[in-house]
Amino acid sequence: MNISRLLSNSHFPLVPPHIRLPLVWTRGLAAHHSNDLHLPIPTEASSILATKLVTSYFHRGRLEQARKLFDEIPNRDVVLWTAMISGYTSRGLYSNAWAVFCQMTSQGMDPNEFTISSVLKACKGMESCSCGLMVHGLALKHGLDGCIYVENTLMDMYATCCPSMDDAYMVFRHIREKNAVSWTTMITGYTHRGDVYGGLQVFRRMIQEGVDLNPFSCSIAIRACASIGIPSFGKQMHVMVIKCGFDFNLPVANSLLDMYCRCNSLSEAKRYFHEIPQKDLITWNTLIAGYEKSGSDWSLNLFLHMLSEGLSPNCFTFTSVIAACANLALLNCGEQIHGGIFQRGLQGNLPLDNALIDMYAKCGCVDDSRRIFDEMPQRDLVSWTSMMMGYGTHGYGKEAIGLFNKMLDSGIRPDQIVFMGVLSACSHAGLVSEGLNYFNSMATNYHVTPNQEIYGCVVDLLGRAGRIKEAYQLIEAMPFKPDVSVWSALLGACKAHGDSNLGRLAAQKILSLRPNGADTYVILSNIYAADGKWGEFAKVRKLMRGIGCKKEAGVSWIEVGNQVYSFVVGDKVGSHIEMVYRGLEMLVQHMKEVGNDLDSDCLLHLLEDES
DNA sequence: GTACCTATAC
Repeated sequence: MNISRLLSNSHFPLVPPHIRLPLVWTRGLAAHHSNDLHLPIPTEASSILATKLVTSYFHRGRLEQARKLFDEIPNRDVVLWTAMISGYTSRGLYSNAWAVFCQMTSQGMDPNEFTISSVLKACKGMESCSCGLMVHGLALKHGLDGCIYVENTLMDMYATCCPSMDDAYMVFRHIREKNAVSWTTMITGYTHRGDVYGGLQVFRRMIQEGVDLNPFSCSIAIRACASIGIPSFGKQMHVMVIKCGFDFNLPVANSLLDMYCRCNSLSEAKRYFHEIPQKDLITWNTLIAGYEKSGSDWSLNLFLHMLSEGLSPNCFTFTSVIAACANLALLNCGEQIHGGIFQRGLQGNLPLDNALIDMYAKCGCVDDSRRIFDEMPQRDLVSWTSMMMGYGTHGYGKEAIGLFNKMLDSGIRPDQIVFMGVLSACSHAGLVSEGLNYFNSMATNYHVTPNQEIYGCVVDLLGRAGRIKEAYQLIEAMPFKPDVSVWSALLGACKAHGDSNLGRLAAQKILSLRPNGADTYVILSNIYAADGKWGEFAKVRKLMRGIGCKKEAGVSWIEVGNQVYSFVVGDKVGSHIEMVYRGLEMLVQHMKEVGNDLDSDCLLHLLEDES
């Protein structure tokens, strides 16, 4: 590179026209670029140029050139050192930034407030509280701790790297003139570590002290309200945001929309969605995800609407709509969307691949799930768990166990959800002793403490195998008060194996925890019916009518061609009903042929309205 | 010539 050409290049506006370069320096820089070393003698002007060059190199990602130039300059001043530290920090190379800082101090160069804030950002990036503490000490020694930049970065470093917010709060308390950054840093410090109420308290104090709000602090606070799930908090935020005039700032609007979805106020979400004048992809994705989580097939309608508006879906969109297909068991639709994912080259996105595994498994195509699983460039705990769950629900217990062992070999540590996957797979495949072995070794071998849901899985494991008394003993020996899921597992087992005594007990426990649970009454009455206790059966049904609880009709649906047909028990309406009954007859015939015992009780309820 | 927080969707 020719330095004079460089300086005359209008695309390189680094050197102001009033700076005249010393000849020797120009020669030196030229030598730098031609690898012919003649070190320049720096002057103040040349130091400014060097700093500008270093900053520009970092900005354009030419890190090696920045380093080479820096290394060749003999008497670097503090600004140049700082440019180097901040350059590395801006590129995420925090250890390099730290190394330059150490080199600088060891050479006796004193830092200024710019250096301290830059290197503190590197400490934050390294998540090193000890390095941060050293820098804090140095800042105090040089009297730089009163600068707002230093105070804000100190706070951020402590908030990110320390186990508690105490140190960050200490710095915050001592800031005389807090600015918007100080407040935002404090709020995100709390919310990023999951202390939502802590963050909201700081936000409230910000309002009380009359600090000007900005869209950033508002969207963070709205997110906090969404994660609490209390609609009244969110409503207050909405009112406040309107007062500030931020209600149609897109990130603020999107976080409000998300808040309504997470607070289960879907109608509010829908209304607000239509009010937002200019929507972006995130706006659409947020509402699609909201509908999907609530189990509504409107997520798919909205997806089509979005496409018709000419928007291009991304990984977030596809993850939601694939999840919708999974939960509605719409294989045909899921496959078409998978085609769209392929077309756009989005396969390989981790959450999306995980959703695809789940979708194919829930649509009955566990082999396709496995294919996706095998082709994934990377896998996380969710990938392994989804695949195991897929195997489990299809009765492939051995495959699930094989996968669990493979997961351990790959160095991933299991959590409670993985154990739920393995245990439920064992349960569905009748692998009782294997399941019990896993349960008994969870805490000792894998340091995972069983929770209520795990106990529920083991009760289910024993119960399905007909070992109902042992299941009950396990419930009695549980280290915590059994919840509805545990008793429900026992009740299910009692229904399957006709144990009306324990069934009554389980039902009573469930009703004491969740009164008016119509499904519990129905199962209990069915247990009595199967046991021939018709008097008890009648009593339960009468009790149900007396308290006015009515079981919601269970809806089934089937996808034929491009159409989804839904039907309820005893359905006689609709042109497709005849086809449904014909399908049912075919299934019954097939079950007889393969030697499956028909549960006559079950069949009876398929044909008659039980509610 | 060098510095702080910065939000929303899986």
